[in-house]
Amino acid sequence: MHIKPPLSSFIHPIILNTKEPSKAYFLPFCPLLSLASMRATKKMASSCNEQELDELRRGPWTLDEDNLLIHYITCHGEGRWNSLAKSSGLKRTGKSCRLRWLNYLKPDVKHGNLTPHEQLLILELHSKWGNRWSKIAQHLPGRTDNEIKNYWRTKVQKQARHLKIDSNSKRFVEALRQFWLPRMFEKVDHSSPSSSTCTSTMEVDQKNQSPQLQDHKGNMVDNMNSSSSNSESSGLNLPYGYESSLHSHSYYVDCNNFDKIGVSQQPEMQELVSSDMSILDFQLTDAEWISNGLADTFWNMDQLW
DNA sequence: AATAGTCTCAACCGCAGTATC
DNA sequence: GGATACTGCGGTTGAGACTAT
Repeated sequence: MHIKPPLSSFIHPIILNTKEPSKAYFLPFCPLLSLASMRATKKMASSCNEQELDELRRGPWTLDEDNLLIHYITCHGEGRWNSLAKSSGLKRTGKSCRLRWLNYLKPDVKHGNLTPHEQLLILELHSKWGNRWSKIAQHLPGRTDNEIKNYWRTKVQKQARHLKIDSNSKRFVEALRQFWLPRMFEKVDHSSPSSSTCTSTMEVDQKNQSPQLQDHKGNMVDNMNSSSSNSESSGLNLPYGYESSLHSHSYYVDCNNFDKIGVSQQPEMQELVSSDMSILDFQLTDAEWISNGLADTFWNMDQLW
C-alpha cells in the first residue's frame, strides 16, 4: 500500500513511540476471522458495497495507516468518522478510525502506567459510578475509557480473583476501601512532592500494622485497637487532613478535612470530596473475614501493582 | 531450549441513543 | 413519524509478550 508521507512539518509523537505494528492482514485472507464476524462486519458497514467490504481491513493498525489517519485529521479535523474513513483512503470502518484516534493517536492521550493518583481516583470513582468507564475517564485527563477498563480488569479484578471475592460484591468494595485506598493514599503521598513534608497518620498506622497483619493472623482486631489507641492517645493533628481511628469492629476514616490533603488538591478529588459520596467514610461491620487471612493477602499484593 | 500457562491491552462487537433525511 | 446513518459506550476477544516449569 503506497501512502503519501505525512506533512514534513507534522511529526506526531506517537509515531515515534508506537510499538512495531504487528503484521497486518486483509479481511479475505485472515484465517482468524470467522465467517460470522465477517458477516457482522459486512452488516455493520452496510453503506459500503460488496467490493469495499472485501477490502476492509481489521486487526492491528500499521504505521502507514496511523500516519494516514493523523495526516487526515490534522488537515480536516476529527468527527464524521464514516466519511473520514472513506475520504482518507483508509480501508477501515469509521468506527475503527474513531477508536484508533481516540484511544491511541490523539496527541493528548497519555501512555504508560497509571500514577498512584490516577489509580486512587479510579478506585474512588468506580466505587461511586461502577463500570461507567467513559464517565470515569473524563476525570482522568489523557486517559481513555478503554485503558481504565483494562486496568480494572487486569489489576483490580485480578486481586478480586486472588481473594476469591466477587469484584462486584459489597465485600470487595469494603476490602478496597479498607486496604487499598489507604495504601494508595500512602503511594500518592510518596509520589507527591508537594506533600513530601506531610506525615500521614494513616501511613504511620500502616507501617505499624503491616508486619503485624502479616505475621499474626487472627490478631487483627487487637492490632487495630493498638494502632487506634496510639493514634488517639497521641492526639495527632493529622497533617494529612483526615483522621483515622480504629475501633474494635470498625475502621473509620473521616474525610471531613479531606480537601486539605495533597491528593485532593486535584479538582477531581475535590469534586469527590464535595459530593454526597462518603467513600472514605465507612464502617467495617464484619471484621472477622479480614482476620481470616484476607489482610495478609492484601498487604502482600503490592507486588501486583 | 521447549512448552504451557498467564497477562496485557489494542481492537472488535453489539447495542442504545441521537442526528439527519 | 419512520427509516437510516452515525456516534459512543461497555463487554469481550485474541495476538503477542512475559513467566514458570
